[in-house]
Amino acid sequence: MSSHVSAAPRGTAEVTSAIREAIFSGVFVAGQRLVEADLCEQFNASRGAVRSALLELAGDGLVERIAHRGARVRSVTLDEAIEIYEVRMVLEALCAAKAAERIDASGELELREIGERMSVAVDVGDVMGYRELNQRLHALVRELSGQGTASSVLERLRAQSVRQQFQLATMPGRPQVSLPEHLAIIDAICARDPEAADQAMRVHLSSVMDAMRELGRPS
Amino acid sequence: MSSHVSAAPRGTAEVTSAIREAIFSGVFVAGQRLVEADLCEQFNASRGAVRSALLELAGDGLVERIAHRGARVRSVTLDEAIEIYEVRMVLEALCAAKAAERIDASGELELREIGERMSVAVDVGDVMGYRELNQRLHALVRELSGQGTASSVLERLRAQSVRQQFQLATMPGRPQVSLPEHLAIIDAICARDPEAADQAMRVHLSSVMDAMRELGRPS
DNA sequence: GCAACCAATCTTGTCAACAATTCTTGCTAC
DNA sequence: GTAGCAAGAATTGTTGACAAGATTGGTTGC
Repeated sequence: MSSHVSAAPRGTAEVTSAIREAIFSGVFVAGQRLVEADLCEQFNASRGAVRSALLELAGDGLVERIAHRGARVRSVTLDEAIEIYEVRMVLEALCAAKAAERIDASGELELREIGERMSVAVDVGDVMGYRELNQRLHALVRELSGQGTASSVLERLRAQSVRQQFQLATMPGRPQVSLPEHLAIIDAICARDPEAADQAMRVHLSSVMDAMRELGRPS
Repeated sequence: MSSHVSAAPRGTAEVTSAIREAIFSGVFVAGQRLVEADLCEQFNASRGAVRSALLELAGDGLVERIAHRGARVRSVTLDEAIEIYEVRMVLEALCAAKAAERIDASGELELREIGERMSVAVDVGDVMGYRELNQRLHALVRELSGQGTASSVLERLRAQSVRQQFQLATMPGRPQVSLPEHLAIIDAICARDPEAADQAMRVHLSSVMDAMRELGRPS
């Protein structure tokens, strides 16, 4: 019974990120109960810190809290994941269009570089590297859009569906499908064409949603 | 110095809604500092309750919290308000399209009734009644869409820009402009035409954004 | 006269004990 | 054998005191 994951963190901030990381990395599975006292022992923190952390994570939609009944890791069903992706689709499309309007030379350079590295990653078969680049691409588009509100909402939604994303990335043959979609997004933004960027992003996320449905309902 | 707004609330939940209400109703103006001790006295609650409330409200984006420097009512600039409305536009358009796909006879009845009552309110010049119906219409569209994720995000965004909304509603001649837009949304959804519903909602919120720019920069 | 420094004060962050609530388990009555 | 009930255990919600950090005003040295 020596499951002391860590012995260092003490403050609220440390505990928050520790629990968040534990959820992302799969140490805490979906639906698992998060008892405050247990978390205190695991992370070597006081209850106040754990409590604040859970409150914040509940605000981020990562854990569910019911009054007098405790907190648990929020489990997103396939239907909810699709809902999340529908929202992400329209928001990321908005960001792509805005990015196409505002992009400058240095941003274009960054986009192109990610595109080339993605192509290489697919050629080599570097799944994890591609996954990393995928996240960086979407983050860069958000940043280039200058749309802070959309960015923060998207950041939260991404955290909620991080589990599905992971499953998807490891799906064999998936990178080969999504690479041209990603390149189309990059091309449209660099061409300063908001309409095309909007459309390319929608096509990409539609494709992701289709793959997710496939994965959730294996024939 | 007898500014005891209330003497009843004691628990976290009560304090949270009390502060939220105070922000909505303008008792706490934008940028105002929210000192925990003061709130304790005003709402007759303990610091723990106030603290949790501020944490939750920070998650909702209503107050800003800086470490060791306290919380203040988040003030949204005109630019931020426009950002928020850009996000609302694409999300409400998504909801309108979904609603058009899923609507049934009873939903159609509800929509039509709101439309008729809106027309009456404009005829009579009942500004506050129109404002109320406006909120009910948007809420109903969200509900009919069955898109829980988009709905919750929109709910949060609405709370953040409630101040701007109020200013807008009292703008003379505004209802005359927005009424036909609202009716167009209702028509499109009842006609089961997702594309038209999406478009009608975008037109409406674009018009709202234009009016907001006008209001923020009075010639 | 000005800048840097230091102390007093205010405010938030943390903690451990206490109270309220819910869940579990074992018993009893029908 | 099952439904209802009650006592105990487990868990969360709340409270007040204490510690840490930040701001402000004055003071000192140049």
